[in-house]
Amino acid sequence: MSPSLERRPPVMADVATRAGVSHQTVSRVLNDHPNVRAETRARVLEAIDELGYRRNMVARALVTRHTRTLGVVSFDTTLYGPASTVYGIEQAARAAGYFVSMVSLKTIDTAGVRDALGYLAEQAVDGIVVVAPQRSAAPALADVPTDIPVVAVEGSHSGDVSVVSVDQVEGARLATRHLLDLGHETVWHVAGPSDWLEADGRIEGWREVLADAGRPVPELLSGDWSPRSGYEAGLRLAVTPGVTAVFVANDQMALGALRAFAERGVRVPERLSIVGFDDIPESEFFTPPLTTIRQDFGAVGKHSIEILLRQMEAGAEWSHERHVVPPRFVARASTAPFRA
Amino acid sequence: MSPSLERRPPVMADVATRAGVSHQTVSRVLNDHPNVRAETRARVLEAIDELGYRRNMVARALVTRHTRTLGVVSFDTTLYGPASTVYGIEQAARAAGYFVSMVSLKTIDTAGVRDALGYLAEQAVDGIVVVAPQRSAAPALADVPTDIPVVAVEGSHSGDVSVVSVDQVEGARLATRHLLDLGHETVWHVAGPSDWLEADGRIEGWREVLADAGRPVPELLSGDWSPRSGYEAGLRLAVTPGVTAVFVANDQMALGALRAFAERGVRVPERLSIVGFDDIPESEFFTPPLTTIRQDFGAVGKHSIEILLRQMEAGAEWSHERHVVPPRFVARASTAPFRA
DNA sequence: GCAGAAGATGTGAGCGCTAACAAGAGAGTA
DNA sequence: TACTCTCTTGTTAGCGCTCACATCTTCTGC
Repeated sequence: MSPSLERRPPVMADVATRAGVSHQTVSRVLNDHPNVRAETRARVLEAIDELGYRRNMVARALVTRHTRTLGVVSFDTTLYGPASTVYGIEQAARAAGYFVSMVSLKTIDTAGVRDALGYLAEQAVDGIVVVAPQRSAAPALADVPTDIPVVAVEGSHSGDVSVVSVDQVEGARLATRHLLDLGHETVWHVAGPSDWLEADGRIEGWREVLADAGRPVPELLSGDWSPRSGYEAGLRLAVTPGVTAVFVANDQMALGALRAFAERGVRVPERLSIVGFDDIPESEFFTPPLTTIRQDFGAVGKHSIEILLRQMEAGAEWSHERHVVPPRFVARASTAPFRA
Repeated sequence: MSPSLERRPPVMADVATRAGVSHQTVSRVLNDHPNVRAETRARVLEAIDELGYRRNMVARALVTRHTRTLGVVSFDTTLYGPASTVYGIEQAARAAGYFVSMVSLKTIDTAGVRDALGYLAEQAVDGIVVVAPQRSAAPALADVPTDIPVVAVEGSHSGDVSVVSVDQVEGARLATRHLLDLGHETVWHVAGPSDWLEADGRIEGWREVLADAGRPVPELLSGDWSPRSGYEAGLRLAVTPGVTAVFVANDQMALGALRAFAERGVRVPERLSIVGFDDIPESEFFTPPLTTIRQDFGAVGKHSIEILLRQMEAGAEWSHERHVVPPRFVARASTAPFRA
């Protein structure tokens, strides 16, 4: 096993030797340092090419103290919302020259988020985005290592961490108002799981609009975001007297509800109007196409990276920022004027 | 700016001093080396705790030459299939003690995949999983740096790289046979985009079963996986005479087709039977609930990591493996016996 | 009681890179 | 011509950790 036979990947010194310069000059070429003669630069680049040299980012990170890697903690990236958000984050991060290290949690609880953050801190990421829409995630954000900038997506507005989110309350207002405007006496609501901040916001907007209009607030139903739970809620609503308008907290549950109504012979939108939330790609093709509230997940991801990069740049003097992405009402065929 | 005021995070030497041992002993404790006296270990752990010390993985990686990070290259992680696969990969990788660095491509082409691989190679990942279901990704896999183990998911079986995939051909056979068994004379097919290997496999299985049964092979339609493209195909099929059974290459397009049929008054399954592919969570709640072929994306992710880890362990002497995950037929309400 | 092995700890070198400084070469000015 | 200034390149010292080896201690068996 003589060293010459081992054929280890070439290092900077090898390139330097080949190009007849010092390793420092190679480093300068690689880092686009201005003070390198054009001819020297060319010679170095040629040597790099010939040797198939690739810079060892680990060694670089050791001295610069920057890994150019961002951490992302997320919950169930199988769901459309988190998946789209993470996708937006990844695109924005890469555009800015950063790698993305992912941690997907099965369930979000304080311990899980804390572990994930510890994980990423150990890996020496330069910044972290936490997509933690559940209330129980918040405590973990409080005791994050102070030397790493953090941005929360759809997270709690309390605490001293930057937050990017869609205006859930406003989205719910849009949905509820739309139904009232169509002449419905009141609007029923199928909410998301109680631990979710988004579910809370949507309940709040719904209640607010009903209260402002002086309408009765019907009993709250809730599900777990899954089509099945929406189906079950739909079965109950189908046999509840006086239900003519329903605002369902996400499109998947709305799909389940539509199925329940179809099975029970409740015609949508003739006898009952329904509004969803999210605008997943499928919604437009439901039976009937679903009126819903669109969340721009891509924008959320993009803004979270923007804020994170700003914080990283600011160093110790960064201040917390908040960015709210407006939701958008999307009219389709699942809602219609109330007819007695 | 005296050094004492800078308050840099503690390093191993700080812990060593505090515990009254050498840095090497601290290292031993951290790496669970057996030959450390229990009392010494306790003292070191205490010092670590008091100082809030966290090991610098970058420095460790520099000398061990292992980052304990795996790279994942994927295409549009907004789609259910890739998202689930990546999720499975991430879970399996973390369970094995590895970080996951993600690169999501907007479009998969040779250059894009090559760039992504170069990216990850530079970041010194220990292994790479490429979720590259398009034919054009294959060339990039050929010239991957030989020192990094690679596993392809749903990728081309050519070349010298390990592959994990769902048996698309068999899935298509199941779908087509099911429809023939119901008494339909033949089965129409709405395929995926032509560059996709999965689309090919499904066409192949469909053709094979029709040929074996001596049935006519209808003109092939195709879409781009989106509900809209399925809708358009559905509109065409609705006015094509003699169409009683359709196998659609994924559930989203099937949803679009269902919508088209509903609009055109083509009753499913009474007048026309339809089978999808994937079994996305929504399919069960379509109108009607969709008969489809389930792909176990989680298993695909898990197996790809297993194979990758095996290759990493084997070092230079690894051999290419192939793992095929069987698809599963899921009967629901969108198919019925043919009635003239 | 003593050789030898085994256990516990310390020492020095170096992973591949960048930062800081040093030094040589050429250009412009007095 | 000498002197400064800028441009270009080289030299040295770590970043924080692990590995290989050296050293010191403790135990075992006869």
